[in-house]
Amino acid sequence: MSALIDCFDDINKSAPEPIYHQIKQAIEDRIASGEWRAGQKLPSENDLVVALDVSRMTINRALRELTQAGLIKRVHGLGSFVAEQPRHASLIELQDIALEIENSGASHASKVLSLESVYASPTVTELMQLDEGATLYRLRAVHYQDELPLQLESRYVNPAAMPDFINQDFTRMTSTAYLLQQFKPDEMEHRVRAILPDQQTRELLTMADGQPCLQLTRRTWKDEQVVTYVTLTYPGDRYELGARYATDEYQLR
Amino acid sequence: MSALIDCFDDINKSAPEPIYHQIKQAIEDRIASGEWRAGQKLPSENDLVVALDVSRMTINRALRELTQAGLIKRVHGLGSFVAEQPRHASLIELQDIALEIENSGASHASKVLSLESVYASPTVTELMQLDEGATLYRLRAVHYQDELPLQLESRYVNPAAMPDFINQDFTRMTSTAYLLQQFKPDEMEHRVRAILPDQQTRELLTMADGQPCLQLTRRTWKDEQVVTYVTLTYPGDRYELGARYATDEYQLR
DNA sequence: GGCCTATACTTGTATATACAAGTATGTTAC
DNA sequence: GTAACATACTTGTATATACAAGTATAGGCC
Repeated sequence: MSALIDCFDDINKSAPEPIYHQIKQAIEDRIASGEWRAGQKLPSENDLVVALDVSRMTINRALRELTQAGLIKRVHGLGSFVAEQPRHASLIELQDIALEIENSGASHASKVLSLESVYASPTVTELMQLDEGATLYRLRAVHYQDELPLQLESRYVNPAAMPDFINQDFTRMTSTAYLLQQFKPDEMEHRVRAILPDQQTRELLTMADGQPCLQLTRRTWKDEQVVTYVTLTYPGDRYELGARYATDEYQLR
Repeated sequence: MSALIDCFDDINKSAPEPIYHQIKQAIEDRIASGEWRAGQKLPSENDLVVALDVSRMTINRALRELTQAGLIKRVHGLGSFVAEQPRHASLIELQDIALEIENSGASHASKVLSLESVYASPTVTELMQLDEGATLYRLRAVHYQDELPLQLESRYVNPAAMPDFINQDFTRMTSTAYLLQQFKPDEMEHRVRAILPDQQTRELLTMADGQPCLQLTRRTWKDEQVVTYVTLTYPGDRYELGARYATDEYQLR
């Protein structure tokens, strides 16, 4: 057991970051890296108290919050365990399409249709809460799953928030991966629709006539500012959104 | 200020329910009832310590969890406030379609197409994790927004979990309202698709030819048992799913 | 007026301690 | 063998206390 614990040498009690938070992060990292596998028993609170030399209440808070986040399961009287399947916190995660495709065992490729600086249309100006006449970066790309188009991405990015966006090579890294690496959103808004694609979309996604698309739009905020507004369009017969998650009392309203 | 507080006479320190939980519930009730309105300042932790005669850490836990749930906002050094807009915990809430429609200012009506006991098909048997040959309740209904059909509901219910489901009058109360009143789900699974409706669906939803539908399926668990499996079909041009919510670190994975 | 400071109040975090209650295991009594 | 019991370990909750740090206000100084 101690072998599991004494690797916690990254807790700094005088760091500005709260201790409970450092502990959460450390455990999360170990789960993400696979060092602690699903179902595996975690050190008990008392083990951690000894190993980290912090109060049990601090450990308890860290573990409790990890439970709420769905990363671990705790059983009264038994112990804490790495959750079998991490709970999805929302129907739509901010997941990189490349990862999503590759996790399903297929191969991902993407084609950048355009990456340019444009004047914001009135609609986009309002949606992104910008001043009139503002310029924006715009990316259009298609993502392929095993050579078959799966997603059409049409993204606007606020240059004030992401000045280097336009200089990136999005054939090497997806825009989602880039943005996730650059910032952590404060707030998100999602909308999901069923639409009939126009001619161009149909061609880009190589869809048959009359087939519908699932269309997801997302706005993402950081510091009260809309950073990106993206429309993701999927062929209805090739894609569905889904999530399974445990509920706590506040997820029902 | 004290007028706000001394109504907390419903805290029972010897009740089996944890005190922090009772406090959460009490505050939640006051917000839900409108007694405490959005933006209003809550009593401070110390106020509540005096009023409820509990430890500040207990109050703190209740308020902290309410913050995570998005019901209140706390500002370091200032105080706690009822959140302006309650955060949506998931894209798809378990919200009663009747409420959703009426909250938008329209009127809701519903028509029950059928409510019967049926043998589970192999597909449904598997989806609901039942034994072969099991019987199920099945409800089919259409929900109208201002006379215009908005949702086609096709629901299977496990009689083992909800024996009285078949005896309800779903012209008076929606199935969602009934089920929410009967139990609190442990777990949910959602899937969202874009589909082309079949002839019958098109007629029930009075849709034009070629228009797509947004289709949501949901399975709901209680005590390791699938209680209900429902398919909700919406006209693509009349409905979209959406949610805006604040993100905490664990909602991104 | 404008600026600084002291002060009071707020939330955020950390600790030590205590008891309750659930789970598993080993032991004893029958 | 089995049932009852004791024990050790676990998480769950509650408390009292302490200090840090952010916010607003009042008062004094220039």
